[in-house]
Amino acid sequence: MSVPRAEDAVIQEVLGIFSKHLENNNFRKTPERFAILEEIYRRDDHFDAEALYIHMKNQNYRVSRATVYNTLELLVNCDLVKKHQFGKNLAQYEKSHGYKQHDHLICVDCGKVLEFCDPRIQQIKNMMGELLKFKVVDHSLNLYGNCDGACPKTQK
Amino acid sequence: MSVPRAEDAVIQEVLGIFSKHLENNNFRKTPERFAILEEIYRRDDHFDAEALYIHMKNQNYRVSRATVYNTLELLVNCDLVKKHQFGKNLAQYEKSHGYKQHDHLICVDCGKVLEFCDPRIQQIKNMMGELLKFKVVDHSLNLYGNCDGACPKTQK
DNA sequence: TTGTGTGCAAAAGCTTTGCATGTTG
DNA sequence: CAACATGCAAAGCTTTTGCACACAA
Repeated sequence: MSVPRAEDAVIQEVLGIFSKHLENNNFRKTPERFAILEEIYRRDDHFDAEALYIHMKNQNYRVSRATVYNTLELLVNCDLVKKHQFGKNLAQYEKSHGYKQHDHLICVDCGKVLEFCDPRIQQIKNMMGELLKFKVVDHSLNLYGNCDGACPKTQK
Repeated sequence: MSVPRAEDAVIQEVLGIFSKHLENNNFRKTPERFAILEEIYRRDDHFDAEALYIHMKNQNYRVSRATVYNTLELLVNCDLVKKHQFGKNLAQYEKSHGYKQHDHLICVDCGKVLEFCDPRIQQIKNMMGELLKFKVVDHSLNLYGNCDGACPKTQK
């Protein structure tokens, strides 16, 4: 844990951004909040609130679910984390700083999530916003299917 | 309630489809199941399970939530109803027979839902499925924003 | 010091499940 | 008549909330 890591620079950066965000909004800089952010940026891929909570508990870091949820919301508000709703419950989160816009392909059999980019989405947003007189600020495009040969649960 | 309605033909059709679906799968044809389907096809737009339940109760039709949920699942399975997850909870449903594929624009302020069609979605599905070796069977594209001047809650 | 954040547990909200009863085939 | 569907209420699961205590400013 004491060896410098490649992602340390990114972590320093997002910690700084979060710190400023808290300052600007007169929120307090608590160790829990920074610990949660750091934990998120040391993880890869998508995760849910419970997994994050468990993971911090396993490292003997004392947090409550309430704080995890609270902090996740703060992080979503300052664009350091993105929240997704792939299934009906169990929201998924992912770190988002420095990531370009992308959408998701979800395997309905094994739950695997792939990412992809397509500029046509932006075109559709612009066109439909204009056409329907909507101010489109966000979107979510999920493709559902299965990952074919690679899917461990497809051999049913 | 005894006057023939314009939508009666559609209702007869979907009742027939549902009936066949139940037969084919050896599910029983209960009055509750048909009553729920009929109620759905007499309604317009999107609705949630609870609203449907309440609506049937108000007409003094005796159903339970369990049956409503159970039947909704059956209807989703035979493509007579489509299920959407716009927010984090409260799944929304809509009748889908004879409807062409469409996606949704959701006002985050007042909850209004508009529909739109764009052929580029299909292109994206095809391309990404091939590219990422995914068998894409479904998708959901939601655009979030607000309905501008028309939105009653935007004047905040 | 003072008010905001935290931990804990209980509550909330939507959906599912277990069990006894009723009904379809 | 035998299996399946229903109604009811209780349980499940994720997320939120209330309250007392702790701590950042």
